Amino acid sequence: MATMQQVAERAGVSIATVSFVVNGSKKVLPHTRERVEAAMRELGYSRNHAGSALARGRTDIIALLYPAFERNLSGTAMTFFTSAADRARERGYTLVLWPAHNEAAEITELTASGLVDGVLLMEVQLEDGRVDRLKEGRTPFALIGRTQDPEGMAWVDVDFASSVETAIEELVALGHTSILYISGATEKRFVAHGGVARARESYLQTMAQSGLTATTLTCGENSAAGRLLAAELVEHHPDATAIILMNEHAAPGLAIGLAQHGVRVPDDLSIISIGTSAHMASMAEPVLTHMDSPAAELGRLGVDAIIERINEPDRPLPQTLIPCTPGEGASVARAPRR
Amino acid sequence: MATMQQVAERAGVSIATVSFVVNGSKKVLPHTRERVEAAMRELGYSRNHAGSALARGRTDIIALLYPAFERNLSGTAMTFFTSAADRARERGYTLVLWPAHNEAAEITELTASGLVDGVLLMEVQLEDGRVDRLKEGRTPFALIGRTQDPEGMAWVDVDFASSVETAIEELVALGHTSILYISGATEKRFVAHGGVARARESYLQTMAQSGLTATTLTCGENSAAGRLLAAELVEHHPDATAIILMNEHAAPGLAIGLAQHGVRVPDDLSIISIGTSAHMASMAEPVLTHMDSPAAELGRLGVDAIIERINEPDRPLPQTLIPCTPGEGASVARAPRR
DNA sequence: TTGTAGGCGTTATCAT
DNA sequence: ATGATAACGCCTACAA
Repeated sequence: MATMQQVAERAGVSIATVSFVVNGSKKVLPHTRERVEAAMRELGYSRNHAGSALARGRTDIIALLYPAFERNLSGTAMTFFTSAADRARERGYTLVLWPAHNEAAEITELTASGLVDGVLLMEVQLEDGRVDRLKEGRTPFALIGRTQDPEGMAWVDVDFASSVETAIEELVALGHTSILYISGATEKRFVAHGGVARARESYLQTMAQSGLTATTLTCGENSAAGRLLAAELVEHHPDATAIILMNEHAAPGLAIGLAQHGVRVPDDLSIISIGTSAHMASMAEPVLTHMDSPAAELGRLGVDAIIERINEPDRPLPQTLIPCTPGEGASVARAPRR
Repeated sequence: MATMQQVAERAGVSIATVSFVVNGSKKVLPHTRERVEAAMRELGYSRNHAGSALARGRTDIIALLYPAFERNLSGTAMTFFTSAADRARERGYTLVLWPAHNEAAEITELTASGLVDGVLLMEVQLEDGRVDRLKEGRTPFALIGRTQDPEGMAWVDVDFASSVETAIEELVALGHTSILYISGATEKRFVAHGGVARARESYLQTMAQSGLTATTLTCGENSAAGRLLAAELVEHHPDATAIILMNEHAAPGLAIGLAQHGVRVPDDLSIISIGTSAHMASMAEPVLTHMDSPAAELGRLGVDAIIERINEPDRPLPQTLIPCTPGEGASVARAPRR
């Protein structure tokens, strides 16, 4: 509650001097600096954010826009938040999570009010209205994920494509030829979600290159849907020997359903879960072999990207692809003999 | 980027008039109001947050402080965030998620800088340094959860105690007499976590009142720990016929482990999971009978509480207990005959 | 090295 | 009904 003015008076210096010591913006004699610091301590001074922001024209705040409509974000969301927040702090920024309903107005309000210096957008869709809005404004932004055509923007994304490719190659090497692809499907979201779309593309392409027949299925993002899917698999896809799973929330239920139908994982059917955490993977029986989502790195690099946009808008755009890392599990085996 | 001054010039009025129409703070002739609104539209005016905050002495921002150290927040955290954010928006506030590492300095920095009008603190511990810090400052705050002695503070909490009591009564009515209590245990957190502690108290008390022997166990908050726990139960607690589970993340693993040891749920062993979501409950086989966490209501009421503190500090302190609601499941049955 | 003073964009009081 | 203008707290040329 104390102002610089009060600190200045108490220390017997001018308000400018106080500013200098608070911000280290100019040299001050050790003697007077001490006096100022003492006064600050005594008065419990703390710099007022609004005043400072107004004068400097920046707030040192970054907004991490997350989609409030999502029922369940990936299990790694928290890891991502935390690593992003830590990184921001390290670099002198404060990161705040900004829930947005995907409304244009919310983004305009956020950026035009000058409340934040930059925006980090997560859960980016192939066509994303939020990105369009962001492009219209002047606030620097960076994407976690990519739109269909992400040229001209800063982004950091998980390399789902290569993960899927790797997974398929692994399965093929184990003799699998009938490999299904299963992704989530909630309110059309997954049709447009960049990562899922690219994973699917990669699946189709890799299968084609391997001369294998591709089959893609969708399944709600919950265990109940996973259980139902198991029945569908048994009935309609009895020949499948492996699954590329892009739907971690359905995984436990799927495994349960399969077991109930007498399908043994991995003896009868192998499963590789893409972009999951070990935590989620272990909720299923058997523990899922998976490709771990690089959530922490994503958060760190995302923050670095937006800060670079803020401070050095003329540098080349940061555009980084991060691979998943292989995770332990017991859901993959050699293809069964037929 | 346009300022009020520019809008005023363009509309041929004074800056004060613009302020009146922007805030609706005074009557303005329809004629001039239109002129002003047109000018605003043409210039794409948007009120500058820092300027406004400085002049008004308030920011209309509420910080939701969440513990960044947590490995996994409850599965209902997102629901809670979202409902809180929605409620805040409804009432003209912006809610921002503020990750904090439980450091005093972070809280001081946040509150003393005047960046937010109020703070909502979640994951409150029985002894919580953050609360002490908050008490020292002048920023209004409210708790989601309660400290040991929460008198004199505003709080909204889940009534775990009554949930546990209800659960035990249900089990007793089904003939159970050997009922275990299992909670999480991560880095001492659960020793101090208000909800868990009160749930445990309630368990001990209710068991005593029923003349039953109480046994409490802890288990890491993940499926692997749950699997290990199953082995421990089989070995050391073969007589138990029911479990009160306060550890949703371990649940799927526990169920899996039990099945592998030949323990049938619910025929041999009943499980009631307290404070879970249906989503998490369905990840286990069988789907867990549970007491649903009132996450959405908690978010809404928490925001209402802090806003009341901000605007009417003289009103009696909001202190609200919200019960869990019974959730469907298949993990409870009559006690087995011995 | 330190002080003076104008300005950042809004709000709100007090005139007109 | 509208306009002038003094805050709000801080930053930063520019002066001294």
